[in-house]
Amino acid sequence: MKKKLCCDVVEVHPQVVTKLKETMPAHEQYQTLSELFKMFADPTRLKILSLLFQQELCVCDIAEVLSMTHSAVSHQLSVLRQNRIIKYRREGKNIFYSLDDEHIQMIYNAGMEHIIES
Amino acid sequence: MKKKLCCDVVEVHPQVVTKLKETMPAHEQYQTLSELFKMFADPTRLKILSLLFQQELCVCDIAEVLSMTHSAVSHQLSVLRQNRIIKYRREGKNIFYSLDDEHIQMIYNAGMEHIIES
DNA sequence: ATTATATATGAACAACCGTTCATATATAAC
DNA sequence: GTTATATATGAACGGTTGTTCATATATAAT
Repeated sequence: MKKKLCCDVVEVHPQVVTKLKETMPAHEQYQTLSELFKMFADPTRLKILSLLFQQELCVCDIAEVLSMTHSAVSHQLSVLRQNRIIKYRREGKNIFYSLDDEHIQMIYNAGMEHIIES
Repeated sequence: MKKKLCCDVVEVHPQVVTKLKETMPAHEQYQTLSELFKMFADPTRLKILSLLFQQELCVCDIAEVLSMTHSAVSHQLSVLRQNRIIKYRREGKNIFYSLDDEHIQMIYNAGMEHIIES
């Protein structure tokens, strides 16, 4: 039986490695995807999102519900806005935030299912 | 028409704020969920996961496909393992990694759909 | 037992991230 | 105009994260 060197010349799965290398999407795609998931990788942002799943809210309401400063909430909303997770509309002095599209809740739910079932 | 103070006594949506406060899950749940999403919030880990979607692989193969050091790959696999995202089995000198459960791919796909469609 | 290979792990360091504090802008009421 | 309210933003700070380098462990072959 032929000897298999793993990390030198002959890999454990040489033909597989070659195939995987060729079919792999570009780094930018993984970068973009990781930036999307980063939006969900913070408990404060998850809380904000879960509130917005129920209805549109202003900074003020969110800060009150989460017992956080307006500034902290506003910064997080700004991050979510820049990443196209949420949108906003102004009504007088208030700015109301809501989800930008329905994928967001799907991602959230997929994660939630995982932690509930394990 | 009654004046509405937002951040002082009467909120913009007073009854909503109260309801949201009461029905909100515990902080630990958001913490756990954010830690799950954190696993997906790095391009290297996403690459590793997308490789493992196709088949089980050893450190060596992954390092080769991604052109990374074995150490860097091993550290990421360690993180994924500790967070129950992947499992492993030993076969001689090699250790083969694979997905721990099928939810992982669902979360990944939900994210991927989002970035493709926008 | 010695050597080689595959993987793991600890320490260190730079880069990134989330909050806070202070300040600025925008709208509304007067 | 001025004042008050709602939100945004810039700077700074501490904490976390991902990689690298060096070293350790585990299995296999000789």
